[in-house]
Amino acid sequence: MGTDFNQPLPLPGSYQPASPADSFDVCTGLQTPVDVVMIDIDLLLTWGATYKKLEPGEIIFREGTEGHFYHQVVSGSVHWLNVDDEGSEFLQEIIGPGESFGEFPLFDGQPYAATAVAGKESVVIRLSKHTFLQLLHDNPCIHMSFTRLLTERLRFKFLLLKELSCANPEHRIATLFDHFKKARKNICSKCNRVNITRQQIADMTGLRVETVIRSIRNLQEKGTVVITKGKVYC
Amino acid sequence: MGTDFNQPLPLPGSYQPASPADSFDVCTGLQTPVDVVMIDIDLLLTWGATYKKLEPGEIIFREGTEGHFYHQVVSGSVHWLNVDDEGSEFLQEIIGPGESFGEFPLFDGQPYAATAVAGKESVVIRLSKHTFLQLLHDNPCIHMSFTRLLTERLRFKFLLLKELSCANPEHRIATLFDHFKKARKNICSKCNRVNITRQQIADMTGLRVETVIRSIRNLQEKGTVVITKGKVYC
DNA sequence: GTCATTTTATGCGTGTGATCATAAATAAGA
DNA sequence: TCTTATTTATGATCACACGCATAAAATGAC
Repeated sequence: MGTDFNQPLPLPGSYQPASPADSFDVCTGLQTPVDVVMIDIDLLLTWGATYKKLEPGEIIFREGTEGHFYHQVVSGSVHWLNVDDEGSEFLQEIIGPGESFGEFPLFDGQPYAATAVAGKESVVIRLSKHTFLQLLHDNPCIHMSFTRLLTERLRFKFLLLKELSCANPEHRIATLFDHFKKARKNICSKCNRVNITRQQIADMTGLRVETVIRSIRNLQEKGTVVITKGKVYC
Repeated sequence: MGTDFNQPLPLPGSYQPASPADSFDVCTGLQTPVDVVMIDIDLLLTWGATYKKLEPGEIIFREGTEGHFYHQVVSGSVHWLNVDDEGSEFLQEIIGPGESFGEFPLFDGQPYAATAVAGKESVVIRLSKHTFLQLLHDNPCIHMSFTRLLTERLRFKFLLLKELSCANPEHRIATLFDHFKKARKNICSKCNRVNITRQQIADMTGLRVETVIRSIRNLQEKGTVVITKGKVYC
């Protein structure tokens, strides 16, 4: 399933060097409108970042391995998930364009806490640990916005943990939808369509597909959401 | 239950000003050995931080209210928890000496994600939002260690979420114990005694007391933990 | 268009943790 | 010491999500 990039250094030809000329012109077609850009792409490139186009399902790094890079999604999406021995998945987060992922190892030296997989055809840019930390050190404002991203994620985890532990399936799903609404992630910007499968909702809430399907139908009957042609609008 | 400190400014006489002379001498008796100090107390004091002695059960701030201060535990402990309408609690974290808490609002402007309550007789130091952000801006190294704390917390939340959603009660509890072992929090430093009640373990894992008690007994039968006089050693 | 694959949908028996009741053991205070 | 409150312990019943089977609907490839 895809190439394994858990090397201290990029494989030859995998991540493209950022020569001033070509830069991202090659993948303009993939670029989607981004409302929140973690770190400016051009800035990353001047600091020597490299990028790579990924096929759907391609693994970027695996849970438990050492991390030496800062990663940021340029276009497409990255699924950040845990897979246990029995094969059951927990989808921690779906990372959209402009967002970073897999930063923990850069700060605490521990291995990756989850596996990162390209959800669709995506472009990911990355920067070596040392360079990234230097960048943060030199740019307090960037560091501040990075801290903000971390706190927002932590806030969401707080909320989800609370719900996961106390609430019934419907509450869990509603909480997830609220998060989507706020983050405007995985939802068409024009409409309110939830753009992920019920299986993925199950993976993010710790429920089973059948339970998710049944709960969403209950939510519809209560008028909380609208279902058209199997798609959920909230 | 305690005084409410959710005011934009400290109540008169509540948080003590940090005059150079007395500073923390008044509460030396409360100070416990700290292995990890988020931000040096003296530095905080030079930046105009104020502190306060809290009785057990005293509320520091409430979930849903606005946050204008950076908080750090000097001595004792602070419980960071969610309480829902039906009164059921979820204990997000137990904050020990040297650790900060309730920082989300400082960065994203949203209300507190959880309520902070003094677990035992404690001393908490706090700094205004503006001053704290300035401090971070001026001290990249402190900002870096702060980021590290955030990532460590986020990592633990990742782990717990994964467990909460997938695993059985015994796994959940074992995960929590692992976290304690790593953080050496809420455990006697000399021995391995788990120093929190089963009710609190239940509050942190989303289980019921009875389930926790039964699960821990199962863990004992398997040799994973040792129980002496009702106390758990792991 | 047809066919294959994925996603959504529904029924039904089972298992497990929640819930309630009750009691023993430990801790805390006078 | 005795008394009270808190924590731990155990049994019995029940609700609810799980897990499996099966099928319909939607999506995608050709």
